Amino acid sequence: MSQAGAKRVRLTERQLGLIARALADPRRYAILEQIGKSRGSVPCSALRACQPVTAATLSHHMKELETAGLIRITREGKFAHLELDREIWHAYLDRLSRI
Amino acid sequence: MSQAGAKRVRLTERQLGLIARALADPRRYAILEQIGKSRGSVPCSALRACQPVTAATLSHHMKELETAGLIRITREGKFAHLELDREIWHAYLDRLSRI
DNA sequence: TTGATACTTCGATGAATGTCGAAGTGAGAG
DNA sequence: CTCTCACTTCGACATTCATCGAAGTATCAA
Repeated sequence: MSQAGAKRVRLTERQLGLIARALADPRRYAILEQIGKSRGSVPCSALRACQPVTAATLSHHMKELETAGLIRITREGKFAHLELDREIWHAYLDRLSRI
Repeated sequence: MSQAGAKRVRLTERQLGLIARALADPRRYAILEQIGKSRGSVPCSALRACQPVTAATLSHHMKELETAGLIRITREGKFAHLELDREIWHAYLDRLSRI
């Protein structure tokens, strides 16, 4: 189940909880799905275009996903770009698969 | 990632959400972990012995896990036995791994 | 039948959370 | 400098939710 050559990332209990809670909200799940579909990073504006929430709410969800460690956010000027942290993501799947 | 010969179970969006929310609570995660550790079914009393919650709270969590489809509960006389539904569990992991 | 055991259901409560509008910040165009 | 654009922070609100005690149900032993 753990893929060959994958770096081992150790998730703390705290991070495990943050990730699980982050995924529990359908909106956040949808956002993560959209980010994950892209091979690289997704501009925040692309999320705004697809997700029917205000900028304030979107910003809130972005922070939750970032705090959980699921995404990285890079800022260039006015813009923000979001990228899935696939290492963390795989670590989470790996952990779940041991249940 | 999907294991050879695994039966395909289709998770509805609704069930996906129920599972994610079920996992979001650390207590429920711990309960599921304990159930998963056992190859077969776990008596409810074993959970009571390990989880520091009242019977009322435990009963509530059991129902949530069952509603999400993650566990099956069989009742014999006074006792209840809980078992992880590994088919659903793998379907969930499979779905997540596609992100 | 009486009592004990094993859960379940109900009602209440305090805490967490998703959402928004409004105001704030900072970058860049003109 | 001024205005706009892209996002963030703040404060508020309604809803959800984990938890408990108390009362209920059902099983089983004595």
